[in-house]
Amino acid sequence: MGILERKEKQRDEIKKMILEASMQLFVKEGFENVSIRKIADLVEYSPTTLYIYFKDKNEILFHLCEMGFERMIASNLALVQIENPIDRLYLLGENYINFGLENPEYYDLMFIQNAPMKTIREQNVGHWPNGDVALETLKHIIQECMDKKLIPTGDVATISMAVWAVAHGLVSLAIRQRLERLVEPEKVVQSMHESIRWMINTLKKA
Amino acid sequence: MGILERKEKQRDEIKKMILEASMQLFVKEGFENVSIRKIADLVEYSPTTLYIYFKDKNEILFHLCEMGFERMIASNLALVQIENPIDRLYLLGENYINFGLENPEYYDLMFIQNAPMKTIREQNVGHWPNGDVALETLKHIIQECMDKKLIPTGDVATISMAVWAVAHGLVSLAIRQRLERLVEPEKVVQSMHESIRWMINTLKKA
DNA sequence: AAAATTTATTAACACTGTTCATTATATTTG
DNA sequence: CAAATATAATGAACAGTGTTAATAAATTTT
Repeated sequence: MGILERKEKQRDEIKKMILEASMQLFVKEGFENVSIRKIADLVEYSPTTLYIYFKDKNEILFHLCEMGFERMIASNLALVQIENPIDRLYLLGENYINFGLENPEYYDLMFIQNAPMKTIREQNVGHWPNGDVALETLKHIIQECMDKKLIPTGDVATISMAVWAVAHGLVSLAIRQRLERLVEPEKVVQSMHESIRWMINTLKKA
Repeated sequence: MGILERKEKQRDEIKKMILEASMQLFVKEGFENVSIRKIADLVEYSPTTLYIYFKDKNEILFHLCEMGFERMIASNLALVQIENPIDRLYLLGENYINFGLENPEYYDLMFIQNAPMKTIREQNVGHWPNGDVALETLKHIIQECMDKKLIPTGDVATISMAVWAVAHGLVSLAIRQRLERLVEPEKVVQSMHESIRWMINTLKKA
């Protein structure tokens, strides 16, 4: 059935084209300014054609979200070298913050917008391939920190939650311009890094 | 100039009517399903009339945001009684989480949506009355905790940022259904509380 | 070659925020 | 009081949104 495979490949390539055009618009014009019609214009298809390849806009956003996770996971790959888990945790936090500040549109989809989660619930029957991978990385490091008595012991999920919350809290408040209320705008990024450093140090001491 | 005052009062009452109708819709139908036309229907005015009382939709959202802060500030009022600042910090965190989970639509406006911030930048020349009050409360408690050597010392703004980040991280990940990836949905709320308890305990020990 | 299937498009629906020109209603002035 | 003015309210319209149904074009299967 080589012919079916080829068709499948063609379909996937058009899908990829659509997704890449979407991301291009996304980065250039921001989340709120991406419409099906604009994407269609860019790939030179009619708007309705996109509905042959994706169920709805949410599904497109879900795939962009997954692409974002791929990027994030790739940027975390260098961390396996660091043997001390608490140093690895610290660098994971730094990576997280840098990723969020450098790719606010991706970050928005991955952790703030509702749309991708809708698709997960509707179609993928609760499966979130890349997102879950990223979370496993965090849990694994936390577990290692606890095993080596480097941070206060407790339930892995609970502590992972707390640590994730710090990083996500910082990034999401930053990209939504809320941190400018606490420190001058030009000092926000610096203060964010100081915040997680302080946090990690507090963890170490406790 | 009693007549002008009366007119001003009437204007304010209509504004209030519009805002209350908006909030009603907001809570019932969720953020994405509130439109100028639906608000207008509810107050029995034409959609264009709302533009006589508010510059645009963002301004309406900004005022709802402020109303949200009023509520939150009110719920924090009971805290002044607690004399131990770290207990006060803990209860502030608990209050924050409960507020977010009980009023997700308010929370969205106050800490997640861009719209209210746009109005602040455009009209109020950077003034965010109630939002800033809430942040001052946090900074004050943190300062007191440091003064009494109950938590590791550092820059107030930086530590406030970290603490705020934990609480906001938990709430925003929760209302965006991201925490269900870490623990079973029915255990999310419980785990959130455990997370901040663990956090506060870690702060105490450090 | 004919039938069936896939791919793509046009037109349309029911919405959205917002503006403009027009009308109705008070209020102020001559 | 009547005329002029300011305020309040509206209907129609613009330019946009996601999405669907009906239709045409291309391709594959019989």
